[in-house]
Amino acid sequence: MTTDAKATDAALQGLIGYRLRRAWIGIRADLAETLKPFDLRMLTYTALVLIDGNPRLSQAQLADLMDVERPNLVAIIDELSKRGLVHRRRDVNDRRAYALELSAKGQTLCHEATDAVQRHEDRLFGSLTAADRRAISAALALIAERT
Amino acid sequence: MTTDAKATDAALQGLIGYRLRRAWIGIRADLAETLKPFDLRMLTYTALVLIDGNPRLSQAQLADLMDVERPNLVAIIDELSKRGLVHRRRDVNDRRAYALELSAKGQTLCHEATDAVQRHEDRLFGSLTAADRRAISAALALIAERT
DNA sequence: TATTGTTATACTCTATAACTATA
DNA sequence: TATAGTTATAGAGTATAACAATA
Repeated sequence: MTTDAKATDAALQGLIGYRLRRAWIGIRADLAETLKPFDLRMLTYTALVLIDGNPRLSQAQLADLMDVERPNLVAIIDELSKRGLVHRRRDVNDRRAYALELSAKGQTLCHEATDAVQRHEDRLFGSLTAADRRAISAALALIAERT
Repeated sequence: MTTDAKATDAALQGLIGYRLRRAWIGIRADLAETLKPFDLRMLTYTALVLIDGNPRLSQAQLADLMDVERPNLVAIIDELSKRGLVHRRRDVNDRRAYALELSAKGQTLCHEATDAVQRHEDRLFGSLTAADRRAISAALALIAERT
């Protein structure tokens, strides 16, 4: 940082968007690094976790959960499917939809990656109390809710 | 939301990155809407505010403040410069660098946009106490700091 | 040598319209 | 007619290497 303290600008200090962007950029780069050994991006990782926790999810449901447009989810599932991590089964009751499921390989990778991500967040936020971490999580959920 | 409560997944609940991404997507879309009448994007707006508060900033310093790579700032300043909102003056002491300054028109637009953004955040977060808002802002700054 | 601004480039993420097949 | 998945496409945002001018 070559810039002096004067540069911390009052108008931006209160601006949630500015704060949020900087936090997001940091976390994103950090998470990408953590997930690289598993050949996962944040979006492919998130999809894995959500399918693991909610088997037989449709792509539309998953896109909704992930805040991703449905067309953009296709490439994500394509990638996971080609790697044999996710299976696209047809839904029995609605033959338009898929019922997404993890393969055994997908479950293993998901859990290994989750361990790494958890260790990583512990390293970053380990010094905070559990209450602080819950407060941060709640604050972010609140923002997501209101927008 | 067509998905049931079961889909809220334990592994993701604690995951700051997931929370942060959803909050960021919401705020970003919201801010874009607020700034559209001024023909500003979040990045061009942020540049305006920071130059307004810190005249004679160089592009390298501004890029640092904004968490943007220097090559990516060029187009941002180009756009503001073409619209006559920002002047690229040569720095007297270092002829490699610019000393960025807002024009009168740039200052006016910056202040009008800031009013709109402030009103918008008040609308979103007005029901929170000032202490809550400071806590959110501090939490985000903490995340940005640690990454 | 190092830094400022720049060009070129590539990759990711995001967003919209329109198609198909089922419902 | 409506929905699920898909294709195509366009636009932002982000990241890296390399160059000219200046320090």
